Amino acid sequence: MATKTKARREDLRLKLIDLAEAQITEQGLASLRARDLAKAGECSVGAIYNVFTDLNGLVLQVNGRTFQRLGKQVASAITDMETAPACERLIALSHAYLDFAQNNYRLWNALFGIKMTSDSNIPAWYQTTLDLLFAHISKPVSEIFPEFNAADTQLMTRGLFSSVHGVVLLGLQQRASSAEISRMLTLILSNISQNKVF
Amino acid sequence: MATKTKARREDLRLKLIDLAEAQITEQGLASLRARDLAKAGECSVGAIYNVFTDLNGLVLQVNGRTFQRLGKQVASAITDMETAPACERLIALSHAYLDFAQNNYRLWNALFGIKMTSDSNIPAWYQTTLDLLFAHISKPVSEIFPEFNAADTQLMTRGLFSSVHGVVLLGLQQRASSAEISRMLTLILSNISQNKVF
DNA sequence: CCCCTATATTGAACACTGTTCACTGGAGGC
DNA sequence: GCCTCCAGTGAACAGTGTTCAATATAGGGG
Repeated sequence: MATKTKARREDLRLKLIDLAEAQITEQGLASLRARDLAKAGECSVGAIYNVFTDLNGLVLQVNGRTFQRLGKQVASAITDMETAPACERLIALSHAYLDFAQNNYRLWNALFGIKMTSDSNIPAWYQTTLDLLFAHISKPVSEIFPEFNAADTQLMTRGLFSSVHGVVLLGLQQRASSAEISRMLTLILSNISQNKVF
Repeated sequence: MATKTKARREDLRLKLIDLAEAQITEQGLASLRARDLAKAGECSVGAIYNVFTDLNGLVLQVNGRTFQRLGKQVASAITDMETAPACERLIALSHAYLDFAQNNYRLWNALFGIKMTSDSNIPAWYQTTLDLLFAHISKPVSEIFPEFNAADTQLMTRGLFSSVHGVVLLGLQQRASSAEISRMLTLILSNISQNKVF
């Protein structure tokens, strides 16, 4: 029956995602090669294209995993912090983001290294996970700025996320030390909250 | 004589930089092709490699031009603003950065799209221009935070630059409107300066 | 249990990259 | 005008991702 074929395909699918994830982790996105993948997965090059539309599709699956791990890890940084000041929660979130990016540098970089041609196919999980992240930021933001209207709250939330992303991105790219990047995040976020932490 | 050869090479060099710049402006960095360049420049593919070490070297020259224009344009945003509050100068700088990125989107993107293999060859002008940008930011920062020591001033400067970069990068990538990105920058910078502008 | 057909898998071939280097043509000294 | 020598050439090379005619296999019907 067709189940056997389907099961084999699903096995291959998972195996290829695992292999691609390992390869990106060890050598970076740019090192991913269809022929190497086929050899490591003990299948033909063509088989990859039976299971994914193209290599980008495979990377998208890896990114899905990465992004979900990122979401969970950042979220877990503020569990048991409900009572902490909003400013401290923001800082904890940003440091969790930094930690993840540092400990998963190549996978994290692959999130943004994908070719975004034919923009329509940005997967749903991307926006979903991002929205979840934004929700975590949005809460402290509305506590710090209760006078903001909805639009400004959303813009400040997106802006702060982008800020933290920028600091981490450029910081890691220029090989700044963990302490320096950490300090930059703290300086910015604590001053935005008008609640200086020196 | 050798002067003639040298002059011809120099002409070709400039012509190729112009052509590459035009191509990136119109179709983006990913569309740059050695053969197309040779055809447009009325030379052989090999001639390109007589004048540049490789295509990356050519792109580096284009990026040099772009980065210098960026530096000038951002700097000019705060000439005649010496008397303005530091916060407003920061916002003006960030908006100038946004304007440049918007009006030169593909060239600006090419600044970060270059392959950074063999990291040693990051050109001197890169750090020089960046230092100049940092100097412009550093001045308002030390006015707003006179109590900061030198290390923190530098970290806040780099942090704010990275923040603005992040907001512009993600903003333009997600096709946010100019007004939204502008507002995000204003919200963040005016609150950091504890000098709200609503 | 054994065909037989529809479907899945294969990997050589294709289209396209950047880069090289043995050749060639012409510039410039004698 | 001849003869070096060297700059310019572009066909060839080494790698990519992707395809698709050929092959192998699955699994239902006799």
